[in-house]
Amino acid sequence: MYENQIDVCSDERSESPVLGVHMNQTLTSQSSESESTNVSRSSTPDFKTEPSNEEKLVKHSTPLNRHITNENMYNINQMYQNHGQFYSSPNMFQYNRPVVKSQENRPEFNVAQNYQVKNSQNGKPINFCCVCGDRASGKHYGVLSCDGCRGFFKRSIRGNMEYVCKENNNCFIDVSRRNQCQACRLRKCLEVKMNRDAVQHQRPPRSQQIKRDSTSLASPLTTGQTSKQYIQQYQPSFYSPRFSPYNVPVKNIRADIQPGFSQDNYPNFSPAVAAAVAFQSNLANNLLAASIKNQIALKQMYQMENVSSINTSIPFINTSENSSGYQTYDEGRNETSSPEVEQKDEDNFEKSKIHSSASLAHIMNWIKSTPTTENLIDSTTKILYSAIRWARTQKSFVNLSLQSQSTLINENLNELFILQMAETKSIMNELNILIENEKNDEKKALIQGFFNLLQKFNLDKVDPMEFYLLKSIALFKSEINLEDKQKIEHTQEESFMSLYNYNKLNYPNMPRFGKLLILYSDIRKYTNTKIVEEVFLRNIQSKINLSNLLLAQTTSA
Amino acid sequence: MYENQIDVCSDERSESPVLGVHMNQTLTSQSSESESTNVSRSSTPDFKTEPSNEEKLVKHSTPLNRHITNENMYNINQMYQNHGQFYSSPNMFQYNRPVVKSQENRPEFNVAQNYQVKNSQNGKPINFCCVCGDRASGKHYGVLSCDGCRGFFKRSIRGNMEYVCKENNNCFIDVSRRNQCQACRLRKCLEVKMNRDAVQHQRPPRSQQIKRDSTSLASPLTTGQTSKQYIQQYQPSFYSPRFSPYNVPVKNIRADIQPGFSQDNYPNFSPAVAAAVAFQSNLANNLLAASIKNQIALKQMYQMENVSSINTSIPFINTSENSSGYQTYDEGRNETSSPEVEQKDEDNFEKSKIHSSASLAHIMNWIKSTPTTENLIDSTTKILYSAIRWARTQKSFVNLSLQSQSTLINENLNELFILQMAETKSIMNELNILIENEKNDEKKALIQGFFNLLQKFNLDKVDPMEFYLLKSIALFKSEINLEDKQKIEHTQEESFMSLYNYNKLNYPNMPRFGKLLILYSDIRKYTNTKIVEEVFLRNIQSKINLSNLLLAQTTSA
DNA sequence: CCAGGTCAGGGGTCAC
DNA sequence: GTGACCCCTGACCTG
Ligand SMILES: [Zn+2]
Ligand SMILES: [Zn+2]
Ligand SMILES: [Zn+2]
Ligand SMILES: [Zn+2]
Repeated sequence: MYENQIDVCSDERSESPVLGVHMNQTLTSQSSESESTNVSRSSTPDFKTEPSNEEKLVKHSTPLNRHITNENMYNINQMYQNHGQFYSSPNMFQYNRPVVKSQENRPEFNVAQNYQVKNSQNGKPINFCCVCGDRASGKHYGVLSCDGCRGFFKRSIRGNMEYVCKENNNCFIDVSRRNQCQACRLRKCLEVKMNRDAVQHQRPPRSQQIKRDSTSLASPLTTGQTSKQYIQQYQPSFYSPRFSPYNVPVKNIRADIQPGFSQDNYPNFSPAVAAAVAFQSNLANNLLAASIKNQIALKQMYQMENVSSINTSIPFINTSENSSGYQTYDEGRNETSSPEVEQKDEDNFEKSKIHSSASLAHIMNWIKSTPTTENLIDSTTKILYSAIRWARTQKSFVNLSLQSQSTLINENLNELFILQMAETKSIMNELNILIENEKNDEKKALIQGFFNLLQKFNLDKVDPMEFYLLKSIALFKSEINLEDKQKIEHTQEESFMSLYNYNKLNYPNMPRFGKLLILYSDIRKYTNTKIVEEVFLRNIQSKINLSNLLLAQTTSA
Repeated sequence: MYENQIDVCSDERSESPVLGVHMNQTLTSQSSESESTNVSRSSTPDFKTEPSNEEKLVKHSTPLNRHITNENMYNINQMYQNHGQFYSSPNMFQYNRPVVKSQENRPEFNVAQNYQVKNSQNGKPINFCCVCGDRASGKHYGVLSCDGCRGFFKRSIRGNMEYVCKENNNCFIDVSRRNQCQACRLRKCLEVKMNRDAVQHQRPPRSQQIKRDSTSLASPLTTGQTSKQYIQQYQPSFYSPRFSPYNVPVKNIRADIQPGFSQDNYPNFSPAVAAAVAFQSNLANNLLAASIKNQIALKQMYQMENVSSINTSIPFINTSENSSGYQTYDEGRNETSSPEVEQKDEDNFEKSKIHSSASLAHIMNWIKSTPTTENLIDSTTKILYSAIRWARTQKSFVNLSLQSQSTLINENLNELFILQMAETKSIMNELNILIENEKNDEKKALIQGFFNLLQKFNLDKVDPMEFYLLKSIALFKSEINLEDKQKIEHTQEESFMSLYNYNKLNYPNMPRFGKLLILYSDIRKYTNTKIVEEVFLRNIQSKINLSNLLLAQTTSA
């Protein structure tokens, strides 16, 4: 029975001839569910009065369906979905369109979504969940679905859950098995095109408001009490951990902040940020919040990184390098406070306008061909490892297809490398030595320009989180239309947003965000992978190969 | 400076005598755009009244940032085209600034009282909700407000609701956060002087259930279906309106608003931004507000530009070029809709990885040395003029010392030029012809790469405001420690912020901000003034000289 | 135009 | 974690 339902649902997209067939009669029996019964809301959904199971089993059908168009609709839908994101956000700038108001049943609407059976008695249609076949309580997130699937979808999206199927990702989802495999249930939800964008941010607990008794003037007291109560219970309720990926960090952020991360440890995550996070999390319904949330996720990734760095067998720059994501912030601090950072003030080093064209490859090659710089070679290799390993620790990265991963690395390793280098303060000394020993003016200028660029990162005291986000920005982009393009773009955008908000929160009133982005684009000037490397230098390939090797290595590991 | 933004607004206008004229002009030029056609109701859920099937498919929306599921940008663009109209509506934006009422001690609040955007077609003003900044559906309870706030206020008053803020009673209320804190939303409602006395008693349920089901047998009146909540609220007969509900307040509040600003317009300033400005002005106490404020400044600059464009004797690209800040959006649209834009889909033009190193100078020189491109030469010259003239119209720019101005131009003209070029869609054809005629593979690849870059701007439909802000970002930076360094950095940062917020407001949930910045940094790759030009090409100097000449010219003018 | 009402579909809750 | 159930919102109608 259920199979039919489901099939029908999915078949809509493909075309199943049987479609119209299963209409049924039992539905009619269903009549009882009149509005009279449901006290709360008139019409809707609640179907409080459930028919017996038997009744449910019988099922639905869908007469209509011109699923013919569904194929196309798929795409259209997709597009519109996106659209909906920005244009139709429920709250954002809505523009009413004075349109024809043929309210109601536009059959088309139901078409793709699913099955209705008309209740003969009251004429009320009975719908079934496109995901599990249970009785639908209405359309949710764009799809006719039951409350269970609705709730499940909401929790999954809200929590950014990532489930793993223990089988082959083909578990059958029906009303009795829907709880057997979350991964497949979620997959099914998405398959029937539940719109994740329709899931809104969490709102504050509802209990807060009270109805003031009109007769009692003395409400203030009451109010005050209530208020207090809420203040106290609010925190916990909001921060109550849901489950794995997302909410955990929310909790952590606060918890952590004291123990592992208190001021000393995580300088860049100032109390202000913590407060902001807390505050924002409360609201959790706006851009800022979204970004903050992302920061939380980032923080979590941080932690993961630390873990993996422990387990990894790949060589990487050690603690002394203060690599964001690998080191504790303490180290970052120490590093920052180290005297060498002060170095010559290159603030307006425009004097050396002679940057000249340089690329990572060029520099690396040159470095490697220079006898006096064994340390540097060693360092750069380590940095390269670190950069790649960093990428490998990015959940958003490893979740991409291997091809995408490879592409991103190929296209962006240069930038990652330079960022990693900029973060590795000890490299500056070596570079400096290099410059001093260089006789060729042009080369010297080239390296000097590069040095100056890196130095800027030091002078601006780019912090680990910023490095982290910049690396993320650098990594998640591709000129190629990868299959994961959406994910990639989204991740990059989130990184941008996080960087923005992080800056505004941590360095308020400073022109820092723009500065960082200009710095980043300066880096890109040095990483004309296609331009400089391919046109002027060819030997970059060896590095790329190395990268791929590493990538494969870490992947298999 | 910016602090006064709002206040200044009216003043600013008075500074430029020509302003009024311009406004009128633009207004008239506004032709076709009818809000009714482009606006799809965002709303939540159902989009009951949708015109086309496709649109119907759009559902829900959400303030959240979720990632886009779309397959590729091309589609996104397509979609965007459909709806983009109203978001980056050509509607000129204009906000009324009520004269500060003596009774009001808080001018900030008055400021936001009301913003209007005139619909050019029917002259119908578009207003924004004083509470949340959403589009207002009219005056409700004495205040311009949206349906959401209207309903909320009504329910709150009717139900005698007393909410408790979980924060510090200072939650920011905007369209995306209005549901986060009822207490603050209600407070805001009252702050903007919604009149609780205008809320009437609950009336008996609308009887005839005309809708629902034609076959409905039934008891019309019985409709006990009113939701529970209302049942209890129903009795409160105690709640007697002071005097007749509306009357008084309605009149009062609005009286003062009108005068200041008639509706003229502000091309490129979409309703969304207008809305943002409207509500932000109210609080003006957070990041977003700061940024929005900046946008107001931008608007002013816009106006100045227009003025100067009228007065200037410098040649500049004319209307057909759709240069942000100069043209109305209509033209941009036409431009957009022109077939040429469709061109070959270079979406994943990574195939031609052979970008090779290229610089503006290189291209310009090459172009100029190519006989078959007289048009192009002409165009590029015009573009150059436009770019410089644009800079000259920037208040923040002209306020700098001459030396600073010169430096900024020298350092950043290349970027400005390319941005201007990207914005000048007609140039694409010429470039394309150029490419086709090119025999030298390397050169061809070079130009192709440049072309592709510009094309990306088209494909992403970078809008005038974005171009404007990108140009500002490009212009306000220097490697040199100029005396105006602070100002410059600040201006750039504001541009970044504006771009960020503009994007988040107008293209919510799209990975657009990051994309734009990557595009921008791509441009920078082509403008290695120091690197490419100085190392590979020297003849850029002539252009720089020209620039300075122009600069001086305009300065003196 | 602006009161009123409606109800689909968001949200949250809390036994289970 | 799940999901039946209820509350709240706001686009759309009616008067
Ligand atoms: Zn279900
Ligand atoms: Zn499974
Ligand atoms: Zn509102
Ligand atoms: Zn509040």
